[in-house]
Amino acid sequence: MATELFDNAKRNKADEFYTRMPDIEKELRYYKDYFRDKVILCNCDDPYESNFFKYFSMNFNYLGIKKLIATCYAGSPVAGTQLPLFETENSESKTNKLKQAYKIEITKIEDENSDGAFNLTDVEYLLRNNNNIITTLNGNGDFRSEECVELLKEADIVITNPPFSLFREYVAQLIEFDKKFIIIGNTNALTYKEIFKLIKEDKLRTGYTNFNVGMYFYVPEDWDNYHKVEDGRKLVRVSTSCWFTNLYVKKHRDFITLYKKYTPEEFPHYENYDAINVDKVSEIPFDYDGEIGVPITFLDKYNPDQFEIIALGIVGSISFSCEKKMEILRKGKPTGEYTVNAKGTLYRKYNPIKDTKPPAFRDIETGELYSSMYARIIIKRRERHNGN
DNA sequence: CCTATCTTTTGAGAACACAG
DNA sequence: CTGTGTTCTCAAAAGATAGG
Repeated sequence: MATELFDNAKRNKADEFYTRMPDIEKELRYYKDYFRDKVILCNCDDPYESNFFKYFSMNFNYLGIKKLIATCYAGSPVAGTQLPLFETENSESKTNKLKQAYKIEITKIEDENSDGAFNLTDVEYLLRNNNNIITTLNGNGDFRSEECVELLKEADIVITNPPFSLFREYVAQLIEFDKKFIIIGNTNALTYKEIFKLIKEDKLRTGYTNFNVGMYFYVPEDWDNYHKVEDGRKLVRVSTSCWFTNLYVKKHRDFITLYKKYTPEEFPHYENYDAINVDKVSEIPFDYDGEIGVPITFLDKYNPDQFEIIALGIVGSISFSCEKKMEILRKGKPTGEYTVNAKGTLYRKYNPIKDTKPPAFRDIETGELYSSMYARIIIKRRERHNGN
C-alpha cells in the first residue's frame, strides 16, 4: 500500500520541514488578486505549526478568501506549540508526534474574542470555541487517502510545502484533478522526467522568488545537520529549493535580453550532440539559430514565446550521436574505469586555457581529453518577433 | 521465476566562486 | 572574512538484462 509511506516508522525524516513566514509572504504577495472567492487548501501541514495556515487565516478577510481548508497528518511533528485539542503520542519528548490526523475548515472569521483587533488570537479563539471547525480525519491524513482527495476536489488552489520525497506523486495528483497550485520543491525536480515534461508544455513554471535563493526551513529539535538557529529553532538552508506554480508568473512573459554574438570559439559544440554549449543564461547568443545547451537556471527565466525547449541534455531524453570508449578521470587522474556514453551526459573537448576544472574523460584511442557538462537544457530560439 | 550482473537515476545537498 | 548565488559529486538504490 502506498499509504504505508506515511506511517511513522517509514516516513522520511526529511519531510518534516517548515517554511518561514518571510519566504511565504515574499512569494504569495504576487498572487493576491487570485485568492479572492477561492477555496484554498493547505495540506501536508500541521496547522498549528504551519506558516501557510497562519498566513491564510490571518489574511482571510483581507484576501477575500471563500474557504480555507488545512489538513494535518498523524505523526506530524509538533515542535513547540501547545495543542489545546489533541493529545500527542509522547508528552515527555521535545519532538512530539501528533496522534490523530485532523482537518480545519474556516469559512468566516472575525474579531472572535471581541478585543477590537483581528489577529492570530482570534484564529485560536475560533478553533477553541467552535467544535465544527476542527474535525478528526478517519485515516492518517495522507494526501492520497480518499477523504483527503475529497477535500482536494473541493479546493480551487493548493498552497503548501509538500514532502520532497513525494514530490512527483504530489504534482501528479494536482495535475490529475486539474488544480491550481503554488508549492515548494527542489530544483533537482526540474530534471525529473515528468516534471520536465510539464515545464516543456508550459503547464508548470517556477515562481516569483528567484531560483536558488537558498531558502531556510525549520527542522525538528533533534535534527543534527542544521545551518543556523533563529528564535531558538534550528534552520537548514536548502540551496536548491524553489517555488513551482501553474499560475501566471510575469517573469516568464518577459524576454531575456541577449547581447552576445555567436562565435565558434566561445560556444563549442558538444561531441555527442549537435548543439552548442552556453555556460551562462545571459550569454546565450542572439544570432544562433540551432540548438543550444544551457544550464538549468535557464528555466527560471524561460519565456515560451522566446525559446522552445527541445529536451533535457541527459541520456534518455536525447540520443547521443557519439559513443567513444573513454576512461573516467577523477580530479583529472585515471581511475581504470571506462564509459562509452560519458555517464549519460553531454561532453565537449577539454579547453586547457579556459577550463578551471580538470577533464572528466580521456579517449582510450586518441588520448583526447573531454569535459562533461552538468545537466543542460536543450533549447532553440523561436522565430524573431517584430520589434524583438 | 529467481539470481547475478550491468546500467541508469537520484539527491529537504555539497562545494565552489565571487562580491562586498 | 561572510553571505549569496551557481555549478556539480558520487555512491546508493532502482531498474534492466541475461542466464540458468
